[in-house]
Amino acid sequence: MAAGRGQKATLASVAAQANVSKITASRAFSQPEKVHPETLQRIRQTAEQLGYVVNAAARNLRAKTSKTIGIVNPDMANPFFGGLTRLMTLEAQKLGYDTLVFDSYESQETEDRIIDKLISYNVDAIILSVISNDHHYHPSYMKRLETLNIPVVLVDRELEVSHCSGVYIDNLDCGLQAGRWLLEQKARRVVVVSGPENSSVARDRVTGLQAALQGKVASLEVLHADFFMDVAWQETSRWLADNEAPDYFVGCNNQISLGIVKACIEHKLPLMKQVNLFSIDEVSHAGIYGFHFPCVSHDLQEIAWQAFNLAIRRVTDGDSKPGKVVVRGKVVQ
Amino acid sequence: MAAGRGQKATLASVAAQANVSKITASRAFSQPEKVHPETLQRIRQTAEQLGYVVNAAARNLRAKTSKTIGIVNPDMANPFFGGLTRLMTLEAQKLGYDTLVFDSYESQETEDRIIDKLISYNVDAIILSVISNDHHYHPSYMKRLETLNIPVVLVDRELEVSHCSGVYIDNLDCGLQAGRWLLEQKARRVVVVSGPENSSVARDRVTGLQAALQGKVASLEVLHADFFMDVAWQETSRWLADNEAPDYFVGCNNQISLGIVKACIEHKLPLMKQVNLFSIDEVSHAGIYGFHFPCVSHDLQEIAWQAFNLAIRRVTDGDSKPGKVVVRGKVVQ
DNA sequence: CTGAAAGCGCTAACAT
DNA sequence: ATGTTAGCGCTTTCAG
Repeated sequence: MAAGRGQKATLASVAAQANVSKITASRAFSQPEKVHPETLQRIRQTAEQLGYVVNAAARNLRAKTSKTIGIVNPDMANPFFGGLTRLMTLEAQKLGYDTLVFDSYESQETEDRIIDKLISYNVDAIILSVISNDHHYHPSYMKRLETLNIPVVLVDRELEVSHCSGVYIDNLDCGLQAGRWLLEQKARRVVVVSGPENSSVARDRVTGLQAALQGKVASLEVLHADFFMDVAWQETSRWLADNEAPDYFVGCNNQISLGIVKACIEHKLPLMKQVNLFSIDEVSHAGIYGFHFPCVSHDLQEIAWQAFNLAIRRVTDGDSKPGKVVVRGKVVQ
Repeated sequence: MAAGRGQKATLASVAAQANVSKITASRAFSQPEKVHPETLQRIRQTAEQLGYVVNAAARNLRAKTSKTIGIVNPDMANPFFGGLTRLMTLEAQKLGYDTLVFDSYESQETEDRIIDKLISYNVDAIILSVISNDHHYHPSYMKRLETLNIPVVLVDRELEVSHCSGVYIDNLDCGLQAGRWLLEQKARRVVVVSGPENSSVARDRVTGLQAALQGKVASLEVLHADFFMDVAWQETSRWLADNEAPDYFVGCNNQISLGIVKACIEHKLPLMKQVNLFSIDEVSHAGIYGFHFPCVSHDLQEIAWQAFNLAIRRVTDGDSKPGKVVVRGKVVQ
């Protein structure tokens, strides 16, 4: 057994030492403006001496709101999600919210368990990028979250649920912009490496590309991978074994683009010379290794801000309806 | 104000519905082996129906242990720390522990606040990679953690505190191994890009290198950067402007190595041909971009496992003394 | 601006 | 194997 926590300072001990009631001491930390400045200072000082820290468990048990937001990502190691999360956490800090951050490892079981955890922690809202790419994915926890009236903000990956807010990327527009840019470059042979076939994100991006390029380029071929590097690499590599390299590859997200890069380099193709890559999302580390690939880039700061604010709005104004924000990317370089 | 949480199932409601006392229901979730199988099943089923989830706040308030470990990193976007954290979280899951993960952004103020948060959440232990590289950094929260008897496991960055466990890398050995390897390659001119001068990690690595190489190579020069990419890049770049490229650069961590890569590529030096790079820690994404740099690599899985287990040992056996583990890397490629 | 009482939901410590 | 009692540390509610 644990050798006993050293005596932990509690509100009671601080209050006693500072000659006030518990509730006044409590207010010194949660609503300082309601406490007389002098009293406040005395309490704060006593707390400092005793090393007092509010007990989150006790507070959350009693208080209406935990001032805590849960954030769930499918893969923190992906700079898109990792970056978003860091920015959201920063945003949260400014408004005095805590964030509980979890990685679902693209696993449905883990996602389920995490949501339960967040419910268990009484989070005020959840910002969630679901694991699935499938529009029709209908996770079992959604009903429960709705009953419990815990607001959910979906990020990037949309679901067919009416009660969730969401921040999405205009994927069709991504494709259109990419396509228009390729036309300006007089691209002739284009090979798109797409995400999974059931992914609406992937589908919309490809649809946009096709709409912009159809009939205006010599050839437009679409390979299907998933949203990870390895499959994209293998698919691209296989394709390169049987075909002559195109003017342009298009990678449908950052991981896919990495796969394309790897395949091209292994095949000793001169990237940025005969063969080019256009990416949707920036290609991680490309600049370091001397590549400057054109891409459609999204403002993570804006996405993070929008997501966090959609969450907060529903927390502080219980009557507000779910909101939806669509963010457009822009071509870089 | 929030439009009221939908009625949340509590232990009381589950107990009533299942015709047992609260405590039996409680045990169904925390010590199921102490409940008759039939009763257990009935309770579980009722809970499922009502969508019951244990209230972590209430549990943590009453229970001796929160079964929760705090993990604090200076920079989750660094694959070394990000990877470690993911592995530790996995490890924790296996043993039924939750992890609360925070990023201190290399900021002392943030680190302080995070530690308070973790105390507030009643974590059983904290696994911490401190922000500072300085051996003599003496964070104010340490005294408090000791008083509260919350075990701390330091990872990677050591401090002069007696009551913390720690998992460290054998940095001197890193340098020695790197040096021996360079000798085998018949390196003649070597330039080391080191971390900050007050960092013992950096100092030990350099010392090891010097011990192995001194007098056995034509020249051995040491540049000082910090542990981030940008400064390393600038320093290397500046040096390259005034000097002829060496046989080998040595990067003292993964971020520094990236900086060296960037500088070399900008200077159009043929990496892996005339100029080579030896890295301590693997160079992120190098393989994708076609580079296979030799490096001293550390087994993150082992570090994660050791750290987590040092933490757990002190939680479950309150009498155990702080432990120290030193992990050795090995040369790859 | 400050306070007294009540109780959030759960589990430790004893019963039985 | 199950139950009873008490209380964790805080904030709500109602009073001054």
